[in-house]
Amino acid sequence: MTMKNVSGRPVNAQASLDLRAAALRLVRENGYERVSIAAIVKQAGVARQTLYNRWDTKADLVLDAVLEETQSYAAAPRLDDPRPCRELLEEFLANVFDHLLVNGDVLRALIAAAQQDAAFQEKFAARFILPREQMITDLLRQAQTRGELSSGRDAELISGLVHGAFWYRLLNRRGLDRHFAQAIASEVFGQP
Amino acid sequence: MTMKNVSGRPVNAQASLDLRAAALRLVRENGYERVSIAAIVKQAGVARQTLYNRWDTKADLVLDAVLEETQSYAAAPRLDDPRPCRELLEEFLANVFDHLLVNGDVLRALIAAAQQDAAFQEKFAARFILPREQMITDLLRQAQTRGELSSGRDAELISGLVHGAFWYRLLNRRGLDRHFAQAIASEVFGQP
DNA sequence: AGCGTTAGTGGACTTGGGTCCATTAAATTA
DNA sequence: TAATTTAATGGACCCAAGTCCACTAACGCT
Repeated sequence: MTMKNVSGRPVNAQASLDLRAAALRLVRENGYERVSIAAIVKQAGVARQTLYNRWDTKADLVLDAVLEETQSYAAAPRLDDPRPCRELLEEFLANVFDHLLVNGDVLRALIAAAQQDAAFQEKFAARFILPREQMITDLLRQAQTRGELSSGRDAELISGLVHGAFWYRLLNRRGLDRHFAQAIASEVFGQP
Repeated sequence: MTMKNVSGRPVNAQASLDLRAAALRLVRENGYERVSIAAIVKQAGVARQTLYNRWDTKADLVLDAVLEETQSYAAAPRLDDPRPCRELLEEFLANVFDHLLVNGDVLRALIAAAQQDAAFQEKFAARFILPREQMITDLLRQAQTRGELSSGRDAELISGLVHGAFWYRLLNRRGLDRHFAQAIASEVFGQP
């Protein structure tokens, strides 16, 4: 796919790092909408075009910055954990909600951006949404093989319902707490 | 609240109608993002400022236009319908999904706008989201009084889950069909 | 050293949402 | 009729995302 150039001025890798760092810092401090491209490139100390040589839009840059930072503690639930899957789901959701305390506003902005830009929506789905959906789908399948969830249920569909549940709360700026994680788990696995 | 002015040039009511109609038509034809304020006021034959005298933002205008058109067939489920609530929910959702075939793209754009503008988010919640949530909450409460749904369940919470389910599909541009309506109803009321 | 190639820079430019303002239009009241 | 009040108009203006372009910088190759 992307082959190394055999000649020409080399890409300044530091510029990418600086841009990601500047974007993340400014967006966290001021909110996505209130941070301009001009401010980001100024903070990173590079020219505007350098940013657009690497990312197509502000949303692409910020998604990239968030993913780079996030993947260090990706926190997929461990399927070999002996505890009941109901408990694993609840814990996983609680982790996600903790994450959203920090990243919720950025995520809301990216979801909004995805609605306004079909190209970004595809990248966002491929790099962010689908992998996270897969985590819960896998957990639910594990629950089925363990007999903790009826095999008749559609794991992919339920995974979508679970994500929808907290997306809806996130987008409507309602709280996401442990109690809600518990409520979702109860809807999936039945009252305990 | 808004009292009629005792003097001064009267507001041109036709301009509001024309603006709503122009906005709705252009947005349906070209998509929210591709329609500029300039195009709307030109189509309506009024000055830019006239629009901003009546609505704060493009999103406010479009929400208003959609609501005005929609409320003629608001389609809240009839609670005195003798059929099982499970069936009523399924039918209600199927109606909503039909609606989204026409209004889905506009709605996605408004949800995005709400993420970028706190003032609009509040209006959107008050005028659009909360009333629709209430419809399903009422239906679920009715199911509880009829004994078709356990009284132990939290109707408001479940209403949020149901909405989240199809919001998530809508925002991620996946299909909303009768099969999905059925699946949601089954999650709420249990396998039939 | 010179050439081709690619990256980075700064600045002009386009487009769109939203504001500001001076001027004109249409009503009420004196 | 004149004074007052509010609405409507057109156009200038601000800000931000993204594009374009001419120019310069850094590399490999010969």
